[in-house]
Amino acid sequence: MTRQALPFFENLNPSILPCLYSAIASLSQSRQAHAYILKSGLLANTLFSTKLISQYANHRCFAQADLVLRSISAPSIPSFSTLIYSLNKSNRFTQSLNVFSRMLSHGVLPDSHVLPNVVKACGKLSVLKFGREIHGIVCKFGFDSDSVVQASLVHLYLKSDRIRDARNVFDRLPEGDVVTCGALLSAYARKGCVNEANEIFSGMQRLGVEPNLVSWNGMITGFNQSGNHTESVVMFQEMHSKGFQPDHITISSVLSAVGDMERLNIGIQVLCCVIKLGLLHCKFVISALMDMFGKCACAGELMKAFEETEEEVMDVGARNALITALSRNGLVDVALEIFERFRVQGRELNVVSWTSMIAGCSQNGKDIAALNLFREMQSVGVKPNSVTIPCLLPACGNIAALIHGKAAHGFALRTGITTDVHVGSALVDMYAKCGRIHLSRLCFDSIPNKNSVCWNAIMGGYAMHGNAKEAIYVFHLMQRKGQKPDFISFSCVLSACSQGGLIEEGWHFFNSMYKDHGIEAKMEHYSCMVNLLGRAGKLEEAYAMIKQMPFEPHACVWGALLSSCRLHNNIRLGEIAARNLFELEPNNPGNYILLSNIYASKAMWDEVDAVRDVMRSRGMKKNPGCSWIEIKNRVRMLFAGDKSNPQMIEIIEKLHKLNLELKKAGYLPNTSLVLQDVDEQDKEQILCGHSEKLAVAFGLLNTPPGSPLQIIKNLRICGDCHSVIKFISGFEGREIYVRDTNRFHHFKDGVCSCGDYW
DNA sequence: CTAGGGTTAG
Repeated sequence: MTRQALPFFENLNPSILPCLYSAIASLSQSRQAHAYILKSGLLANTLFSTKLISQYANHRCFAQADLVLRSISAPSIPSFSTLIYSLNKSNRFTQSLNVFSRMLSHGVLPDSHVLPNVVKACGKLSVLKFGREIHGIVCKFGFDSDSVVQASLVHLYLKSDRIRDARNVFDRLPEGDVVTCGALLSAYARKGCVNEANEIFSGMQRLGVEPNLVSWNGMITGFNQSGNHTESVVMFQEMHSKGFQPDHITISSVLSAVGDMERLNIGIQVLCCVIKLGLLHCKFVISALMDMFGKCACAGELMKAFEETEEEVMDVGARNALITALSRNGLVDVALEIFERFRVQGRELNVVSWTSMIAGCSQNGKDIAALNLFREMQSVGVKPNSVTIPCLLPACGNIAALIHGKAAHGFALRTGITTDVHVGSALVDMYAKCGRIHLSRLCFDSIPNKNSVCWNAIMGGYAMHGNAKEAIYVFHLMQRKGQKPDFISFSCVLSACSQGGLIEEGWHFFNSMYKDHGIEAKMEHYSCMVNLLGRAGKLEEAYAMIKQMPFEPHACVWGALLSSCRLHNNIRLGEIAARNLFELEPNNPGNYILLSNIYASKAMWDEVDAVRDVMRSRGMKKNPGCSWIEIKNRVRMLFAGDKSNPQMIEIIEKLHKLNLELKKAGYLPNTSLVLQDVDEQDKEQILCGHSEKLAVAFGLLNTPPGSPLQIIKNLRICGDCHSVIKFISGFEGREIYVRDTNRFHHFKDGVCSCGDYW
């Protein structure tokens, strides 16, 4: 210190220094003291400069604090350290790291106080690279045995999802602490590393570190999140038996796990625990309870829980859990009613609430309601997200609402979420169900990191469109790209084979499923095979397959046999299949209709009457044939023999005109497909009334010439309609897409994409 | 002066 640099210093009475120091106690005093300290040269004194910095920083005057730091000619570690600590506390992590860099460039060595702070800043800023550099400094300057510094590195690596690096540091920790152990074990649990999590958990007990509530919760919540539900529940039971009291966080996680395991009895035990602990009025516990009841199919208990809960106690989460739980149990109408009530009451509903309601609708046949909700949510200012879109798209696909599907696609493009696998797969599926398989393929190709769901979606699409070759090609392609097929992939490829009548290939895939991939055939695979064999006319082979199934066949398997028997009019096997179906689903009218149609095809009218009598006596009616067509953004519904449509007269006229053209072209109505005991003239009338024909005529009348028509039907398309629509596609120059229960028919220039095999 | 846990939508 030179005389010139410190003009007042020598005149200062040393006895006032302590007074001056303690005077730096508030912001205004700090400002006065600052001026004085500056003049008197006291800044060079670490004690004074550090106190000033800390005062300024605590009052968030960071520029001032930094000014002080910069005006010291040889700043030391406490000054830097203080500023870095304060910056961290105010979440100014970038500045914090900048000050640290400056400190290093001044040649000031870090100490054990500043290091954890800068490591934390790296974690917050997700700058792992810089964090690793600091790790290097830590090693270089010998902080290997500093538990606090090392622990901060463990947290940095955990936060950066580098669990291996975290573990490496952890294993060299001189002493463990409950927080660091807890962070590591919950990271393992969340990742589903059950053994590692257990290892850390029991390891801490050996080290004399007692697991606390957070440690237990880390295990229970982590296991729940990674889908290790059993482990989560076991951990809870262990906690309980050790007399450790759970809290609301424990309860909400364990209930979620119990629900996924569908173990109601355990759920009731947890409920007892909840009551004993007095947690029944916690909003998290309430929503977890509703979720559990919903997953365990306890609609009664669910409603009871809802009715007994003050609506004020429920938060958005609880409301959302209720909506989902109701929809899950088929009570979508109740869910809609309660949702509406929440809206009227002005209760908070967020994007999860709207998305849950949309999902509930599209999963329970309320497709139009789902489309309306999507519109409404936006009009009340709730922004759909990357979960909303895949919940909505199935509704568009179900009713082939292509325009709405395209609008949702547009929304996804604008918000940049089309690369999300869920969104991508849902788009692939929607376009396939709306008949636009090439658009499916475009969406599929633009998903960057495809998972098995994406691959299955495009294969299923090709199967639905009867393009077996492409489905098989994709099946091989996915494996070349390193994606293992799962059991759904096999369902898709087998159903493609069955659409294409590829018996040999079907057998090949069916056999290789277990042999090459270790996947056991499930019900749906047997059903595909029975369908494949049966439709190709190998009915005995199909029946043999059913007889040697390793488990009891469900209705879908017998149903596949029965429809094949109808196709080939096989009475003996048809009766066997029907007998089994009548036991498995006595109230499904479709089975009775199929059997009676088989009898009718052989003119066995007494048997037909007998079957119809059974139906009548059980109060069953034939499912009415019904078709949907989207015209001018509106989905219209037409029933067979529909009289309510205001344009019906025009529709019938149109069909008559087309009939005349058909007859000119040499077409004969295929009246063998009318399976009622009526005369030929009436049969022709009945064929005319099929809903798909009405929909085609309706579409021709209401759309400009040359534009494509898009129809879906709730039953399988009949042979007569198939030939008529083929003719219309050529005669009227229209592309006509018809989706029936099984697949797509794309009519163009007088031919159908199914090649008349369906 | 560091540091860990939650339910509800695909």
